[in-house]
Amino acid sequence: MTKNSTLKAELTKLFGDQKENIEKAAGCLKVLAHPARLQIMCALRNGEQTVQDLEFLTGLRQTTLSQHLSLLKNRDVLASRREANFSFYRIANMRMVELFN
Amino acid sequence: MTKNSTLKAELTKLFGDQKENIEKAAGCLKVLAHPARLQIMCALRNGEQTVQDLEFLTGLRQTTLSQHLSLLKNRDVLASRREANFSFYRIANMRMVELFN
DNA sequence: TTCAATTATTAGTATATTTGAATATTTAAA
DNA sequence: TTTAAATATTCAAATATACTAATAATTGAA
Repeated sequence: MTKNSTLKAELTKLFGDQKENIEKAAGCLKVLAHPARLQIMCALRNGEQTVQDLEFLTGLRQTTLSQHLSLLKNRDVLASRREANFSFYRIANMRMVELFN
Repeated sequence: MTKNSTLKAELTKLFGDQKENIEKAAGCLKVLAHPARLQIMCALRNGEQTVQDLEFLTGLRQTTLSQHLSLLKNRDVLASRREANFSFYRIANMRMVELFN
């Protein structure tokens, strides 16, 4: 930084680098910042559940629940497996599980 | 729980109690689930700042910034004091500060 | 008291999110 | 191959959020 006129530019660059991380962090928070999705996470703390079970546990309609599940899955917060007609959802990684205890 | 028919009612009540906490938790998360507000929090990690400083640090327009600040203050995430024309904002409680380190 | 600087508020618009209804897909069994 | 059960997707409507522009309020100094 040779001239004072570059101070702002320098700082802007610095914060620009942070900005990317901040956007990412805010995105993560936003995914969980919804009652339905938090409830889903809580319901999955102790292991996988079928959509039916989650439907009962959360009180959400099937179609609404399914949309939240798909959102969480797309963000890699949840993972799922299928067995016959049933989909079993689970929290994707252990760090998340710990976070909810 | 005497009859099976009450099972659902019992469970519903149980989850109902949780529900209130979940709504509250989701609310807290939502406040921070925005890049601008996260940026503000980061900028305040090391102590109070004026609105002007925050305006520069975040790159937000004054009016937008002010709205985010007021939101954060209403939720008791931030506190502020006034000195002459300047408002100084700070993170309201230490637990929050720790969370951001 | 008038002015300029700083911050706050309001109103309207644009954008994003959430939901429900209808429908489609997937799977196993009849 | 039909059928029924479980889950997923699509679309439109309702709701909530965020931004901008204009304006108001607050404060200290001239």
